[in-house]
Amino acid sequence: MKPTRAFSPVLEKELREIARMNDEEVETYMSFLTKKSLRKKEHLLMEGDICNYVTYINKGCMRRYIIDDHSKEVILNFSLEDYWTGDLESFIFQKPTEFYIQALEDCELLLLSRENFYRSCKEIPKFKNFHDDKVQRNHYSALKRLSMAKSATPEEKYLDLMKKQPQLCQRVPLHYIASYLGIEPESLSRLRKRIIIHPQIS
Amino acid sequence: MKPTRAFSPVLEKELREIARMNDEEVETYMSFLTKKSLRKKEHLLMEGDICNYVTYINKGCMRRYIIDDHSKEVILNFSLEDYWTGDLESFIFQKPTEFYIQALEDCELLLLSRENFYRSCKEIPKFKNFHDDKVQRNHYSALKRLSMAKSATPEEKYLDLMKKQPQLCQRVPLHYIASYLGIEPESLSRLRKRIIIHPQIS
DNA sequence: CGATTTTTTGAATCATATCAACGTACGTGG
DNA sequence: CCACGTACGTTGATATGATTCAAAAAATCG
Repeated sequence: MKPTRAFSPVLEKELREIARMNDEEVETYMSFLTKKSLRKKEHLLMEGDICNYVTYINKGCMRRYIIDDHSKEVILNFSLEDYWTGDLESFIFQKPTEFYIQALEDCELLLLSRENFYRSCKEIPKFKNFHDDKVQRNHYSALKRLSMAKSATPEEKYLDLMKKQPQLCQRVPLHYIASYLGIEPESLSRLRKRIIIHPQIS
Repeated sequence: MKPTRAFSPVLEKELREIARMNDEEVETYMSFLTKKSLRKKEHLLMEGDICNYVTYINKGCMRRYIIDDHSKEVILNFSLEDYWTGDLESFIFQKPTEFYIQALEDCELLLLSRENFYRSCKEIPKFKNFHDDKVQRNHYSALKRLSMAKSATPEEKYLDLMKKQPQLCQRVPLHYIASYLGIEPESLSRLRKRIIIHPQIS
């Protein structure tokens, strides 16, 4: 029984236009992916696991978090459809991860196994560059969030998030947003009230 | 007039043992590096610049910071001798950087130009993997600092820094440490007094 | 030595955390 | 379809801790 080929218009467009793969390369690459579904609240990855897949989110929404020294969950980022997730550090060095990655909605994922990842690198040279670029951009985005975490007020962080991912607050419970912003849910609630009552001019 | 070959025992050891280069490859690589000195307070990079070098710190100490929306400097990290610095995002995509990188002491640097970087990738295949690993580790470390920034108290952040880079507070003015921790110098001063008076048992 | 930078201290203020309680929405099983 | 339980969001009162501003003390540099 032949498995149905993975399918994602957005990803395939990216492979063509960003990675500059030709039709054959796109076909090869897509054939390397396997589908996986995750129910809301299920985990893709938990602390101690070894991450065996690079994961493309075809549909749904996930959160990456750690459990800190006070046993408190701290959300590092959300990933929506048409983004990648996983722990590359764990994936590459095959060491246990410190992250939890959990579905916040029912998710449809496309998985690239380690074996197929290395096959892609070998058989589709453009893939490695495409992938390296993503790593680079992820790192850059982490540094941006780091500077934001250090210097911005909770209100600024919230407004920034609203600007960059307005969909998020419609889809994700607010206490997760609070955790992402590094504040308590009660503070986020009050902050939002402040903003609604005294809306920004700009 | 032949320029003197760059020399760093630590880097050469790493190239041999971590990157697994042979003598010839190490020689080639080292010959790609050029020396540069920086006086205390001088900048290696400023906002708007394009980063044209991957930089190895042979001697000295640098800080990377941004200037935030309130015109306040926010330190993202320190780099001591035998580490790398620069802005890879800017280096690779040749786009203006948002970072400032400044010498906190007189520094001796080894520079790898873009041209020589790509020559290294081509002529010494092991180099690319070596470099990619560094990017990966940097990203991981940024995520760790991000979770720390979000969840730890100033005291925990300070103690963590003390544990991981005890040299730092001997070498770097404390108001820079405060900026790195995301607090005001006055708060750091009081925090340190608290810790000295009530030292940890562990 | 004088000038500048860095660190400390004090007092008042402000913002967020905390704790407790309540209201609301949601979804599951009866 | 309703009822109940759970998860989520809000509100209030209070406590805690960092910021702010001002100033002095200490260290560093030329």
